[in-house]
Order: sequence, then structure tokens, then C-alpha cells
Amino acid sequence: MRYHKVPDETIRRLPVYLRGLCSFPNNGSHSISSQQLADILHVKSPQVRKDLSYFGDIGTPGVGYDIQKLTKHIRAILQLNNVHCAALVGYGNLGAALLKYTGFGTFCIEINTVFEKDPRKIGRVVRNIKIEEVSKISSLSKRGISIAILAIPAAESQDVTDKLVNAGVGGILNFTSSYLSVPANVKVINIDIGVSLACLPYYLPVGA
Amino acid sequence: MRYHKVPDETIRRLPVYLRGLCSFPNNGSHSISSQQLADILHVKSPQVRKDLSYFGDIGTPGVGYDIQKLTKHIRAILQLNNVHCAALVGYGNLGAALLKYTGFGTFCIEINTVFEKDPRKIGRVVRNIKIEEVSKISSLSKRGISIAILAIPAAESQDVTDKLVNAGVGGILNFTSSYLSVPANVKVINIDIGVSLACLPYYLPVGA
DNA sequence: GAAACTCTGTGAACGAGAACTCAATCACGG
DNA sequence: CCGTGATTGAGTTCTCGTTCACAGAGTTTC
Repeated sequence: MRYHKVPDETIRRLPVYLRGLCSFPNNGSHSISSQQLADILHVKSPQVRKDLSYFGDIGTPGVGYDIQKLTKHIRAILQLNNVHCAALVGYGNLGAALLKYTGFGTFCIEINTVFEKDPRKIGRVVRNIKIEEVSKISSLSKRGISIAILAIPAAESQDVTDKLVNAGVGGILNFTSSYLSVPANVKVINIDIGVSLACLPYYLPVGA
Repeated sequence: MRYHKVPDETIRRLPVYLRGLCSFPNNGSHSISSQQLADILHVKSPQVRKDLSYFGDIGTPGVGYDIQKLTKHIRAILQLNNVHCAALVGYGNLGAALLKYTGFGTFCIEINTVFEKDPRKIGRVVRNIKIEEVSKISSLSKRGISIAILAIPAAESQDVTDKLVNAGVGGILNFTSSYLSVPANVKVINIDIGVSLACLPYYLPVGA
């Protein structure tokens, strides 16, 4: 199931819609209108309709969207119907926090593999996961893991990325501050905490 | 120093430029061309020129941009010339990781205040910072802190945000999954780790 | 000192995404 | 069974940001 040409921005909003649907109070009604959904998520209602219309006729005019059906549909689009296992590379401060992070469950994503360079950490067991050395990344393809989370120092990021790509990883969530060069069929999503924070002072009133 | 109308996207790239300049090998030359800068950061060279041109004539035709001068200039634009203190709200997994995070130093931002709800953590000292209770947020204005990092459960986010805004905070880095409602003069930057991760499966080859 | 070369700054074209608008569709009540 | 009200889906417009192309300024070379 692959769709024509959907804006990345739309894809990015789908998980937000999903979360909105989960939190929608089940007050008897089976359906929700684009306006209601828009209000919850603080976007405009035409935006919601347009986003959803990329994937065929999901709603029914005069009524709205069937909540359960819509939820299932979005999960199907995002390929979140079956659990995805993800590998975490780097068990430093951030890595440890991510492993304990509970916000992935809603989206059926579960970190079940951890790699680390530091020999002192290798072998330790956290949350039933044994920390492995980075050279074991090559075994990911055999384990059917195609998503990786990169939380290591910038200097090693390209090196590890190459290993991940070779192991068949198709999606990388990059917390590193460096640009990752990957083949076209691999998707990288960057989260640069430093840059985001550095933008804030610009918006402060002058002299603050 | 406030400039006409600069795209948010441009502002977001400035810290990246800054980092690129820092890592540029000091090989005798004092200047760098838009092309060189573009190559390092994997953007197009007209993009670099346009971004920088919003802030007046910084470069010299035929030569390029004086590295030191440009660095200073970007820091001035972003208001990063003097150190900014930031308050961290929430000392959970993520909060603890952020406090230890070293990536903020490049941008002259330093977390020097920590608030937490859990009474067992209040009073503890980490990195010379004493963890305070959330009710002390109101004292931020007196301390001249106008940037906050929000790393708490979604349920309490709006509550704490209101407290922050009342205390004169003008910029919030929001790791919470919820939308924050703030007055127009307060800037919120959202980092939603769950959503970013949830997007990845969409891009995987079907059936992976 | 002039010509050739390099690189910036900017106006204009282009493209993507968001907001608007309205016709078509469906449920429901009389 | 038909009219009324509600809401979707899509075509259009608008806004924002990126890319392009070129004029002009500075530097180097002969």
C-alpha cells in the first residue's frame, strides 16, 4: 500500500492525529468531525480533511469520520499495525533516557536492542535487554530490525550509519548533530536539540 | 536589533551555520565562501547567501565571508553573545539527560536551574544545581532567566507553562507531546520524539 | 592600470504547502 | 419519499520559502 505523492508534512501530522483520536473522550458518539479533530490538535479543519483525503474516502459527508475506522486506517498508512522493533545505538545519557521513554508505546514501537561502544557497558542488562557491542550491528538484518535510533557522539555518526545501512536498516532517528549521508531508499529524521534550543534567544525581547 | 521579516527556517539554519564555522579547518585562510559553507552543511549556496543577506552586507564580493566576523555576526543575530541561563523543568529520564548534555555549550546556553515535582528529588544537588520545587518557578523573573526546557508528563504541561509565562519566560523548548497555549510574545519550539519515531515505519519498504 | 576572474547580494521565477470555498453526498425528520 | 442541515472532498487561491540568474563589487594578474 503506497500512495501517490503525500507531503512529508502530512505524514508528520498523522501520528498527531492518532494521539488525538486516542485521547478523544468516548462520549457515546462513534464519529468525529474534521472540525472537532482540528480543535483538539490546534490545526485548521481544511488541513485535516486534505491530509486524510490523500488516502481515499475515509469519512462520510454529513457525519464525519468513524473514530475506530479512522484510527485503524491511519495505523495502516503508517505501517503501525504490527509492532516494530527498533535498535538503540549509544547508551549514554540520552540513550538511557530514550530506552526508558514511554511515549513510543502508543505507536507500537519498541526498543529491543541496544548497542554501545564503551566496553564497560557492554554485557550489562537493562530492561531485559543485553547491551551489545557496536560490531554486532551487522546482525540486525537477521533479526528483522529495520529502525535505528542514533544517540552517539557526532564524530562516529557516519561510521555507525554506514554499518546500519549495510545491515538493512531503512529508517534512522538521528539525535546527532551531524548530517548523515545515506542512500535514497533510507529515511533519516533529524532531531537536533542544540539547534532548537539555540533558536530561542532570537525570539526573546531584546536585551532579555 | 530587530530585522525586517526573516523566515523561521532561516533562523533555524543559523545555529547550523555557526556550528559549521566552528568546525571549519583553520587552514590559514580568514574567509569562507558561500559555496564552501554550503558544502559543509549540505545545503545550496544561494540558500546560504540569501539567509545571510537578510541581515545586511556581511560578505565581500570576490572574497567571501570573513570567518571570525561572520561568527560574531550570527551570534549577535541570535543573541548568543552573552551566556543565557535556562531552567529545566522536570528531572526525569529525559531531564537528567538534558542536564548532562554537552551540546549546548557551543551556543552559550547553560542550564543552571532545575525544578521538579517529585518531593524525593527536591533538594538533591546535581552538577552544583539544587533541585527546587515547581512552585519556585515564580522566582525566575528575579533571577533573569527567560528560557525554559519542559521535560515533564503531558498532563501537567499547560499548568507549568502558565507558571513559566507568568514568571516572564519568553522561550520554551517543549519536549512534551501536548500543544502549549501561550501569549503571542512567547516562543515555543516543540520536539516530539514519539511523533518523529512514528513517522519512520511509513518510509520503510512495504512489509519490512 | 586595465582586463579577467571570483564571489556576493538581490530581484524574479518556481514550487510546495496551507487556507479558502463550494459543489456533491449522506443522515434524518416530517 | 422528499426537503433540510451537516460535513466531506477537491479545485482554486494565497502565502511562504527555495532556487535561479545576473548585475555589480572586489581582487588578482600581467
